[in-house]
Amino acid sequence: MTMTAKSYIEKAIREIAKSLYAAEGIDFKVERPPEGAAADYAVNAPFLLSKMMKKAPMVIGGEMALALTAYENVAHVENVKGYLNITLKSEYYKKLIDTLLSEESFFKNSLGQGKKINLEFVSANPVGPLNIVSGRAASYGDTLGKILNLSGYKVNTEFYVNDFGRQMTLFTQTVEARYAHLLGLEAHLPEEGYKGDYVIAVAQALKDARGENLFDMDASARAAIIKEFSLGYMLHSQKETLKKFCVHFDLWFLESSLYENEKKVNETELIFQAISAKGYFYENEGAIWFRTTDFGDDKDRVVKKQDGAFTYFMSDIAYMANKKNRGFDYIFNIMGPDHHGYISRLEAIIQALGYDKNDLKVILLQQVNLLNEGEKMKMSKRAGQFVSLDDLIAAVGVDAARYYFLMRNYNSHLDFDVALAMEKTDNNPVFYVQYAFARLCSVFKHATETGVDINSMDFHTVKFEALEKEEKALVLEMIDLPAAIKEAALKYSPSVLVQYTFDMVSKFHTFYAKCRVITDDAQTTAKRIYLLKALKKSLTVAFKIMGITPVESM
RNA sequence: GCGCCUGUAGCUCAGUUGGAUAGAGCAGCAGCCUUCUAAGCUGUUUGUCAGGGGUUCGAUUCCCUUCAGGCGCACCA
Repeated sequence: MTMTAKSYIEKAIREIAKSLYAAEGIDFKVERPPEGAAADYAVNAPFLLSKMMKKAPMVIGGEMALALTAYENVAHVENVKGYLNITLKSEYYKKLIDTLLSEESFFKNSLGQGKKINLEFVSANPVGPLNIVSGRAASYGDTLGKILNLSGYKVNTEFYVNDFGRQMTLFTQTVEARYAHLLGLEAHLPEEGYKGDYVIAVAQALKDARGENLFDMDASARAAIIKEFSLGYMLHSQKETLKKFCVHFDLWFLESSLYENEKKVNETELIFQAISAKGYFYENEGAIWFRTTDFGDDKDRVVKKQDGAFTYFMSDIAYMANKKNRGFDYIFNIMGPDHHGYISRLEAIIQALGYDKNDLKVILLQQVNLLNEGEKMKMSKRAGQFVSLDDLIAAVGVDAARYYFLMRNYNSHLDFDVALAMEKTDNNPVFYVQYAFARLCSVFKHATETGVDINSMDFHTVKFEALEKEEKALVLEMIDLPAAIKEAALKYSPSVLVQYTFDMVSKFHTFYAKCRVITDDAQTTAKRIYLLKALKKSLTVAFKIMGITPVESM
């Protein structure tokens, strides 16, 4: 954990606020000043303190500015209308770039303090290929996990597989009907079955693997075989898609394992008993209800149906208990907006289990509206109408797809025009970012070709005094990357990092247009190679988090 | 009816724990390649921050309200 420029200033401001005004815990910002201000950082603390102290911001600003000048790495402070405009010393910036290049820990922060997070996302039913909505969840969750890991949390990613309920049964029946068709037999697709053609592929694979005699055995044995096969097939297909999409899950958790695990234990039954004993359950009209209203839910919920079967909700209770028993401090759930009504139920669960409500964090990833040339498409898995993630990847590529999803904040509705996405590939913003990487690789290549050995260069003599405007801008962006990662973690927003990377790259393109790297002047060449090495490192880190490929030539 | 999300430039979106002139990309217009990749750079045009009220020295940001779009309110998962 290295100190960054922002955290250095933050610390200084806190110390000054405390010593001058005995103020602690104020929530000021360290940001970039507006265009035109001759400073590297701006702090709004005087405004906040002015309220507490009942003194004008200008006066407080003046006092604080004076105190700041005593700090070792501060080069210049100006009090502008109550803003503290700060510039740090160039040697300090140089030192930060040195650290960026030499220490992996430069990009990390300690926000999480080693707490363990279970991060569940996608969790699509194993009854069809992953669609675009899952694609958004997959890229979001994967990147968020990496951001949280860099922020001092220990994150485990998890995919919950609903292999136990009615949907699975329906799917099994649909496969069976399709299988029958392949054998030339009469069979009706279930009323609410899955209409998509992909089911035929499942049936074909079933026929290839298990032969044509499944109808010779009795119905329940056949259903069991088809279910097992279909589940395996769909899981495999989903895993392949996610692998292609560079999304990794530490654990694929089967709902069915909550009913019968390797030790032949029915966890769900045990949890059911345990919570019954706590008195949160009651019987009504032949069903068992969970008094979730005790925890702020609108109404109570059924956990055991009249027919004696547990509901999916009971599974979720057992699943939550299972996660907590595995030692996770925080349970993160990334869900679609159609699940928002479910949050209060999950909160009821975690509290009934005896944990703090704040151990649960539900992130609602807003919907993806599918458009085709401006017209709205309705997606339905059962009706077989959707755009699969595989199709999307095939059309625009993994990088473009991931970047597109990550650009948007999680709570913004996302319009996805399929036709536009396909044809707009050329000016997808991801290329702007990747192009920068390719460009700087090309400079290194050119250096080598002209006899400049970038690996044995001595950068100790590099000085940051009198940096060109474009060089300085690039430096400022690079040293703040750790702060961007931290902010992204605080806000659960990978889009912060995407925006940041874009800005950093933009500074590079400007620099590139203005400053020639390989020059006759050895000092200048060394300095610029040094900057590009730092940029290469920064981009490599950022790309890795976002799951974007650093291409060396385009 | 109740609840959740959203409404910012022609389009797609940032910004929202109240603070300096509201920002990007795309689209449009005008320039820049005998020199490390022009998938780039530079300049330029565009806003009743959905409407109305309130709190404040100060509101796109907070409160109330109206309108518009989406979603949810199962002994389905």
